[in-house]
Amino acid sequence: MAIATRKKSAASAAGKAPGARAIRSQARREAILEAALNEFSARGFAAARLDDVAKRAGVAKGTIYLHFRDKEALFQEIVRSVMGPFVGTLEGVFAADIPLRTIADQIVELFVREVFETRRKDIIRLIMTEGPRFPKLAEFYYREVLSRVLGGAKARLRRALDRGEISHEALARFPQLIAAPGMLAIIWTGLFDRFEPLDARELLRAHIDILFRERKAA
Amino acid sequence: MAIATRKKSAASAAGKAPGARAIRSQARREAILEAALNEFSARGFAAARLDDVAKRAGVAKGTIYLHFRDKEALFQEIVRSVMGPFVGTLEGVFAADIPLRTIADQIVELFVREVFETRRKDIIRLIMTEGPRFPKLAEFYYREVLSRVLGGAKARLRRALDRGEISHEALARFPQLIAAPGMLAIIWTGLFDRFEPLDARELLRAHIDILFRERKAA
Amino acid sequence: MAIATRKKSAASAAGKAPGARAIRSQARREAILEAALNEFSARGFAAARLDDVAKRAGVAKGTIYLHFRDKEALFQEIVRSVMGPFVGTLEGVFAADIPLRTIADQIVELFVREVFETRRKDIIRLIMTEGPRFPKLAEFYYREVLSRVLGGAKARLRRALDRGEISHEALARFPQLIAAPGMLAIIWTGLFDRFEPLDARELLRAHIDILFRERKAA
Amino acid sequence: MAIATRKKSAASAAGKAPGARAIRSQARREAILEAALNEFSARGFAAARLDDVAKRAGVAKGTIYLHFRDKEALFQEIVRSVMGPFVGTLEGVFAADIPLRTIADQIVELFVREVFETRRKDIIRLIMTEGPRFPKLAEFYYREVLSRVLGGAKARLRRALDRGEISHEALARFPQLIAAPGMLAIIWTGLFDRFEPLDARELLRAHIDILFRERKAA
DNA sequence: GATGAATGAGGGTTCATTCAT
DNA sequence: TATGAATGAACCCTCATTCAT
Repeated sequence: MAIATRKKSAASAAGKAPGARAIRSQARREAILEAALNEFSARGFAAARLDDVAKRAGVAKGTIYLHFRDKEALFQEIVRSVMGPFVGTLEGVFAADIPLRTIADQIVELFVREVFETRRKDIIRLIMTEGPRFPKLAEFYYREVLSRVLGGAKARLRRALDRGEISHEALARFPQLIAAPGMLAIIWTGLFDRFEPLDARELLRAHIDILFRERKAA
Repeated sequence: MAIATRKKSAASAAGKAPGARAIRSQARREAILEAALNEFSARGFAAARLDDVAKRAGVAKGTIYLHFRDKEALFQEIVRSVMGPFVGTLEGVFAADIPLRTIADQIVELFVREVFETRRKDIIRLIMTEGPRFPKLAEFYYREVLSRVLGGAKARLRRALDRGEISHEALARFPQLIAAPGMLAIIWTGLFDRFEPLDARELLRAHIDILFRERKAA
Repeated sequence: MAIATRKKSAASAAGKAPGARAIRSQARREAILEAALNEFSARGFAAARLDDVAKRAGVAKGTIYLHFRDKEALFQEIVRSVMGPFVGTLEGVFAADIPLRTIADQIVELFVREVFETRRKDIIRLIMTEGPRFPKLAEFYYREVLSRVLGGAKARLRRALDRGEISHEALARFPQLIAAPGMLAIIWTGLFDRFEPLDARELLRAHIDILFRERKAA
Repeated sequence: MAIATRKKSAASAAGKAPGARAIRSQARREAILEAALNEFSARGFAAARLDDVAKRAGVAKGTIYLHFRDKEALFQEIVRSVMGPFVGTLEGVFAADIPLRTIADQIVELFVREVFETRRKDIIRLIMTEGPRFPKLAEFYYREVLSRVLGGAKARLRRALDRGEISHEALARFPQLIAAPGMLAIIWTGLFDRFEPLDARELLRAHIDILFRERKAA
C-alpha cells in the first residue's frame, strides 16, 4: 500500500511539472513514512529507532529531519497520510442510498480489505497503543477520522430507526458498538493469534448477524 | 484498590505471624507495584522511569531490584497480581446457575465496578498497548485470564443455546463479541474522553439490550 | 589449606580459654577469608561481589563488616594471612647449611607443593594482577615477603660465590632470576593452559639445570 | 608511540586519498585507543571508566561506540593494534641467519626498547592481569602472538642445539624460560620499583650471560 | 539537498556499605 | 553479635538530534 502524502513542492503547487529533484525528494519522503510505519508497528513508538527507519528507507539519518521536524512529527504524519484518504470512502458508504444491511455488509468488507489486511491495521493499533502519550495525535484522529465516520454512521442509523430498518435505538446512541469487534479483532490478532487465531471477517459477520437478525419464530 | 501479591515469607508460610520486618518489606513491595502501575499507565512501559517509580513508592531505586528481577518482571508482576484474583470471580459468574440475562447484567456491573472504575482498566490497557512487545506477558494473560474467562463464557453460551435462552449461535462461536464493547470503552476513554465522553455502563447495557432484545413488537 | 589468622579475642589474649562465642566468631572470620580468596581469584578484586563472598562463607553480608573494615581491608588480610606463615619456611631454607644445589631443588619442590598446588598460587597471581591498584598491598608484600626472601637468597648466593658453588655473580645481583620461571608458570597456567599446558615442576627443574649445569663433559 | 590500527575506509581501500572526514575519524579512533590504554593501565579494565576515556581522548562518550562495540571490544582492539605489528619483528629476528648469541642480544635490546620502554609493557601487563577474565583475549594473544613467537624461538633453539651453539636442550623444551625475566621485570616495576628499582636491561643481560656463559676458565 | 559522524543527556542495573531489628 | 533489607552513587550503553562537509 502506497502511503499518500500531502507536501507539494513550490514548483508543483505553481502548476509546473515537478523536476527530477522534487520527485526524488518526494520519493524519499514516502520511503521514510513507509519505513517508519514498519518500525513503529514492530516496536512501538518509543522503542523504534530512527537509525533503523533511515536504514530501511535507504536514506541517511539526517535526511529524516529534512522532511519531519522530529520523531513525533513523523509519527503524526504517518497517521495523517494513511488514514486521511480512507475517511472519505467510509463517509461515502454511509451517505449512499442503499439498505442498512447492505451498508453493514459493505463496511465489513471494507474493514477487512482496507484496514485489517493493510497497514491501516497497524496504524489503528498504534493510535490505540501510543495515543495516550500523544494527545495531539488522538485529537487529530478524533477530529479527522472518528468524529466524521461516527457522525455519518449516527445519521444513517437515525434514518434507519425512522424507516424501521432497525428496531432499537441503542445503536444510534452508540455507533461505536458497530466498530467494537473490528477493534477487538485488531488487538486480538496482535496479541493472541498464536494461541487462538481469530477470523476477523467471520467475527464481524457474526456481529452483523446478531445486530440484524430476524426475529425467532416462524 | 490494593494490589494483591503472592510472596510469602518463610515465617508466614510456616504459620508464624510475620515479623515487623516482613510486614514492612511486603508493604514496600506493594508500594512499588502500585507506583509502577501508575507510571506505566501514564507513560507506557518504555518511557516509564524506574527512578520515578522509586520516588513515587518512597523507596530507593535499588530497592526495586530487591523485589523484582528487572523492569520487565515488575511489569509482569503487576499484571499477575492485579488480574489474577479477578479471574475466579468471573469464572464464578459464568458457572452460577442463573439465567443468562442475569449473568449478562452481572458481568456489566462487574466490569464497570471491578475493571472500569479501578486500576484494572489501566492494566488491561497496558496489556493491549504493550503486549505486542512482551510475548510472555501476552501469553500469561491469555493462559491465565482470557482462555479461562472465554472458556467459561463459551460453555455457558452453549448451554444457553441448548436451553433456548438465545437463538443464534454466533455468540457461542465468538464470545469475544461480548467483551468487545468493554475493550472499546477502555480505549475510548483513554483517548477521546476529552472530546466525547463515553458512559461505559450505558454502552455495555445498550450492547446487552441488543444481544438479548425481544422480537420486535408485533 | 586452612587460612591462618591473627586476630585474638580479648579472652584468649588474656590466656583464658576462648569461649564458644569467640570460637564461632573466629571460624566465621576464616570462612570469610577462604570464601573471599575464592571469589577474588575467580573474578578479580573489582568484579568479586561481597554478596557472593557472604553466601559462600555462609554468613550474612553485614557480618563481613564485623571482621573487616571494607573490601580492600579484606583483600589485604587475605594476603597477610596466607603468605605470612610461608615466609619463615623460605627463609629457613636459605639459611640452612646445605649445598646450594640442594637448596635449589628444595625451593623447586617447595614452590610446586606449597605455592603452585595451593591457594598461594592464586594469592600471588592476585598480587601481580591487582597490586598496581593497591599500593599498600604491594608495599606489605614487598616488605613482609619479597624483601625477606630475596634478602635471604642474595646472602646465600653471595656465600655460594665465595665458596665457588657458582661461577657467575649475575644471580647474586639479580636473585629475582631464580623466581622468574615460577612467576611465569603461575601466569601461564592462568592464561594459556587450555592451549598449551605447562608442567611447572619440569619448567623449574629445567631452569635449575641451566643455572647449575656443569660444563659440557670433556 | 603511535598505536597502529587496521580499519581502512572504503575510499582508502580503493586507492583514493581518504577525505578530511575519514582522516579525522581515524584520528579519533586512535585517540580513543590511546586514552583507553592509559585508563586501563592505570585502573584495570573493570575500574576504568569510559567517561574518563572519552574525556582523555577529547571526544564524547557516545563516540567511543561509533568505533568499538563495547568496552570489551575496545580492550581487545587495543591489544590487537599494539601487539600485532610487533610479532613480525620478533619472528624476523628468530628467522635471521645470525649466531644465537647475537639473536639473544638483539632480543634483549628489542624487548627493552620496543616493549619495556613503550606502551607495550602496559599491554602485556594488562594481558597478564585481565586475561583470566577475558578468555577470548587470552586466546587471541596466544594464537597471534605467543604461539608464533615461541614457535620461532623453539625452531631456532633446536637448530642451535644441532649446531652446538648451546649444550643443553632445556631451553628448546621451555623457550618460555627466555621470556620469564622480561615478564618479571614488567611486573616488578609495576609493583615494587618504589622500593627497589630494577634495571630491566641489566636483568636481561645477566640472564643471557648465564644462559650463554662459557665454561669456567680452567 | 544529503550525509553520517559526533554529541551528551538519560536510564536501567549493580553492588559496596549501612543500620534497624 | 548477626542479619539482610535498604540505600544511592556509579557506570555502561542507547539513541534522538545536530551540523560540518
